[in-house]
Amino acid sequence: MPELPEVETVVRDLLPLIVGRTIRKVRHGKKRLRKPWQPRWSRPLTGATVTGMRRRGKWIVMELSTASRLVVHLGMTGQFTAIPAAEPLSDHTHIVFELDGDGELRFRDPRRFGSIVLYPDESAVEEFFEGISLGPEPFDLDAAYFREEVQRSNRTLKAILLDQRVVAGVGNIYADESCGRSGLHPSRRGCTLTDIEADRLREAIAAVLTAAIVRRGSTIRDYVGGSGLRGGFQNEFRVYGRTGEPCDVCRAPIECIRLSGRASHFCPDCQTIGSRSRRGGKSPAVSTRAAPVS
DNA sequence: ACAGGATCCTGGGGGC
DNA sequence: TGCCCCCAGGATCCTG
Repeated sequence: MPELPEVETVVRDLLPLIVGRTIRKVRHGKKRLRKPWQPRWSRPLTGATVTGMRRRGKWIVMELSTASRLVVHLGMTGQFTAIPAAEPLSDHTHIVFELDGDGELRFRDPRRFGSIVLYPDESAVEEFFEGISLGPEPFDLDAAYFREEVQRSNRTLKAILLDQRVVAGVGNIYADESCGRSGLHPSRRGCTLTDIEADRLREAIAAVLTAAIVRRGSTIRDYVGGSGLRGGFQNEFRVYGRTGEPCDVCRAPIECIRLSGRASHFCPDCQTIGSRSRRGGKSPAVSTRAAPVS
């Protein structure tokens, strides 16, 4: 569920709530996460102070005074929140970090696709990211790198954008929105893109993710930030989840097809399948948002 | 090597 | 109201 903007929001929310706090105790449930929590991790965490927290792609890295690191992935339905200890424990709460003073850091994940793993130090975390070939962050992406990655691939743009080795942090929502705002059809093959189109896509990715972070991400169903607040970017989707609704730019009904096993939304008129627009006109600019027609 | 599909889970929503 | 089927924001493994 959570993609880069949602994970970034969780980290920004949690930072002021947990940095400087000391873990008094770790509790964990019985259900197995995708990468199961090891009970032997609890003891070395006890007494450790949280010194920082950062995001890398869709991963959260929690930095501790003992040099160890907790690497967290929210999967599709994960929630990582700091709340008063008196708050009742929700179903599917897998791990609870009791903090000094009042408050607990809780990891909840109904669908159990998420994980929390302890690494001994920073270099072990870096090794892990290298091991999964995690790609660069989408902001300030090198233009030549992105063109090369896209144009050498026979895959669809949708598949390329979902590949965390190419760019870290984009998921289904923001892949569709990035294609939408760059006027590119998600079923286009990467190798058919011109340099200019690849550049447009790269800029759209950064613009969409930046706008979504400002709105605290998108809440479709479960997502909440680190303080429990929902996101607001779902109200600004141009294509995602808008099947049948009129495109903001041209009023054509948004269509939905399946690509890489995922629902993929697009405007059939604004998003080009070939090298030219089906309308024969210019594609909509990346960074502007057309005023809704009333 | 590459691309695409199946799979791990649970809960919610729509259709009947 | 209840049941069944389908769907879901992700990552990984398997197959062709």
